[in-house]
Amino acid sequence: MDEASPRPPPRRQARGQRRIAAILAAAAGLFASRGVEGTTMSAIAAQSGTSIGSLYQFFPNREALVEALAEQYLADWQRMRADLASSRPRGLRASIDAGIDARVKFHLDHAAVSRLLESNTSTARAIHELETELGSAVAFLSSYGPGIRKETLRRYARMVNAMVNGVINTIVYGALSAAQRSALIDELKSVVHAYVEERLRG
Amino acid sequence: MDEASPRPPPRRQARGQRRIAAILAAAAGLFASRGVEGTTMSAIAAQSGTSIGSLYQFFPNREALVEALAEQYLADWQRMRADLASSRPRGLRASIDAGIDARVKFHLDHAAVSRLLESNTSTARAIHELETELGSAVAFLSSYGPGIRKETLRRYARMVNAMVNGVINTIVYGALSAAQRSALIDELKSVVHAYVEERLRG
DNA sequence: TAATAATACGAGGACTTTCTCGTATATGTC
DNA sequence: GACATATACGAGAAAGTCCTCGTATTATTA
Repeated sequence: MDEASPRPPPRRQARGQRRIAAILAAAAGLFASRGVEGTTMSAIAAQSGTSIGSLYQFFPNREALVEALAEQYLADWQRMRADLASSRPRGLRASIDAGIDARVKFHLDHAAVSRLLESNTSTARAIHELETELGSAVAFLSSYGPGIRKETLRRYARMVNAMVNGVINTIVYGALSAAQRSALIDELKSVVHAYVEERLRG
Repeated sequence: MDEASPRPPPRRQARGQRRIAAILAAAAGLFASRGVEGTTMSAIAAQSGTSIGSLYQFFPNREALVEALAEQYLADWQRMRADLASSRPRGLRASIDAGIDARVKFHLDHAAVSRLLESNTSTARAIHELETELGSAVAFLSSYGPGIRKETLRRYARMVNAMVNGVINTIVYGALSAAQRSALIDELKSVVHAYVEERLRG
């Protein structure tokens, strides 16, 4: 019958933890450069210095890898947001700058994120929702412009999001020097400052 | 020996032209939704109502399909640029608006473009270069701000490019209503106006 | 140390995908 | 009509990919 025998997950040894980390790192690199669909399980095994058998010992299929990476990124994202909320800088401009810096860093650290979003697992979708989630941005803007309609604030938030994503994209995938990168980020901050201040004032 | 017998390409009949168009349309749709690597040749054959044999008669492999689509998009892009240059609207703002409208339309018409850019064929790379090509934008800005250093203008152009791409991305892939779309485009135009005018004046 | 569990390995089965090739039909030319 | 060429088709060979499974090794526990 084999009924109700959901074997408990194995108690991982340190060895296993390291293997898992190596596999995930290799997968992230390959996903980032070749895309999820373009990456074979044996390529991941080779890149991580693992045998194909061991790979499947930890991840039953490629989707499980995507899922695990997405969960990891999701956790990092939420940690980033929590840090941001706790160390709340003073003032509109400083808050904007901190938010932009955090998001740039996140995408530089996790170059595979955009590739995961092409995939359709539930956690990958969750990341996508978080990336375009406007609620907290609206709340933030609302605190600076209490009289403005929520729908209008959503439009502003969407606009800021789009601009930030665009710049992040050219930073992560464009071939820019370090100086060009930071110049572009400064430019972005300046634009967002001007945009938000003007809209909140109007 | 078989030396120097590069069989001339067949003289296409109307039938063949239609098949090719149907195949390219099917491939574009599948590439856009599932990515290049995630699309099989038999799926393209089925979607276009062609047999697998006929598909391979026109395109020796998937990369040839990517190449053909990329060339088509490249031609469309250049036609768009030419139209823009000929019907040059008067004034800074009108020029900016026309450029933004053209690029939005281009990406809405060719949703598969971004998927092709993940691929690495030579023509796909050419599209990518065109998309980030800053020369003409710099020339344009230069005509309005003659005294500014080329390197500075390049930074401005890169920034505008990034913002436009970001908004286009949320328009093409975000789930927005028509009203939200046009509102976002208006917002983008307004931001670019302010940005360019401020920088050219400063 | 013995027993149990976790990890490591890779050959190979099952399945998928790519692509070829022989054959048949349609179109155009003389 | 006769001939050449273009197009249509799909079975199946060749290659690739996913994933399983038996076996061997290493770590943990009693």
